[in-house]
Amino acid sequence: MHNCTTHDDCVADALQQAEEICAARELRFTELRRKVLELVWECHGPVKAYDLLEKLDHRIAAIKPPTVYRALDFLTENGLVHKISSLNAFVGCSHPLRHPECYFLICTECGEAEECCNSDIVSAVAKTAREKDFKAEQITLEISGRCRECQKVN
Amino acid sequence: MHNCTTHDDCVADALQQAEEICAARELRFTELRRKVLELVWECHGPVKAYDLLEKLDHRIAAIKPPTVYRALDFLTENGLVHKISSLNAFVGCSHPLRHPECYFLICTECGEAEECCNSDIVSAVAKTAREKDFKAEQITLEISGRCRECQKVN
DNA sequence: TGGGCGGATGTTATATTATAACGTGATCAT
DNA sequence: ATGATCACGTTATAATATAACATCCGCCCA
Ligand SMILES: [Zn+2]
Ligand SMILES: [Zn+2]
Ligand SMILES: [Zn+2]
Ligand SMILES: [Zn+2]
Repeated sequence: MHNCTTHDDCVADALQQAEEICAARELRFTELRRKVLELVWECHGPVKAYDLLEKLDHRIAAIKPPTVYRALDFLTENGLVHKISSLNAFVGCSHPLRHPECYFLICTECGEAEECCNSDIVSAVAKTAREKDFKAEQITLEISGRCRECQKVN
Repeated sequence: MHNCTTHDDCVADALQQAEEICAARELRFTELRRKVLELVWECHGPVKAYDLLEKLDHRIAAIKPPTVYRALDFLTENGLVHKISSLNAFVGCSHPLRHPECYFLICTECGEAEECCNSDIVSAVAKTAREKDFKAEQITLEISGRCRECQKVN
């Protein structure tokens, strides 16, 4: 969590934005979904479903796996959260309106996952897909390595 | 498996090439590793570890999960097989010498995973990483959608 | 108003994917 | 030959995810 001094604000902003998006799309931003999104953001980095489960357990009573997975499904389907397949983990989307050109720089040292948008990459992918007559629906782009801060340290 | 009329040749070529690579790098291409690679290639598409396990069971006696995972680890570490994280599946690398600029077009209809290399994408990724002072070590790029053939059908 | 519908959540059980830990056997260098 | 190392066998269990069915709750409308 390198560049996040006022992290409470991150969380609050994300929740606020989620609220607005759901209202605009007439989706139900239930208490549970809100709580899960809040927890995901509080972790401020890729978080595992079962870790969420455990944390929820302390706040709400006896949450079971399907419950948290359903909430995560809702959040990912609506672009509020991304799943990072290579980690089996979830992370809050930092710009749920500018989509789906999102990918991740994942630091193997500190666990930080920086979300990026880069139109060069997006268009390169789109071009290749077009050339192959492939109709792309979902793109998983995850780059793991070492972030700036962690390279300094060692 | 759209464009593969002489599939036995694919498998044979892949094994032959693996043999050579391992010899050149002084790696042990054991009977088990060979068998697993052969099976992966025979599937000619993303295949699950436990499916391999089951198939091996019919050929060799009573293989257990760690055994097949160890073989898959060896094969992926040495670029002979790729793991497709978004599917929890494995696929043979179709050009184990030209690496690591590999990514996949995965058809959700027929299951085919076409491996591609595209220098535009690779350089766009490298450029972004450089800009962020991120030292990229591994790239997971998986594009799912519908392939040419499957778009025709429906 | 109160019945019925649909979506969200609760609950139980189980499926799927992956690894830890430790023992045994093969291979290699000296 | 002997010890070191690597591959594989074996048992158990961890970690991730979903199926299937029950219940609840808000909402529409008869
Ligand atoms: Zn995003
Ligand atoms: Zn870092
Ligand atoms: Zn490859
Ligand atoms: Zn297809």
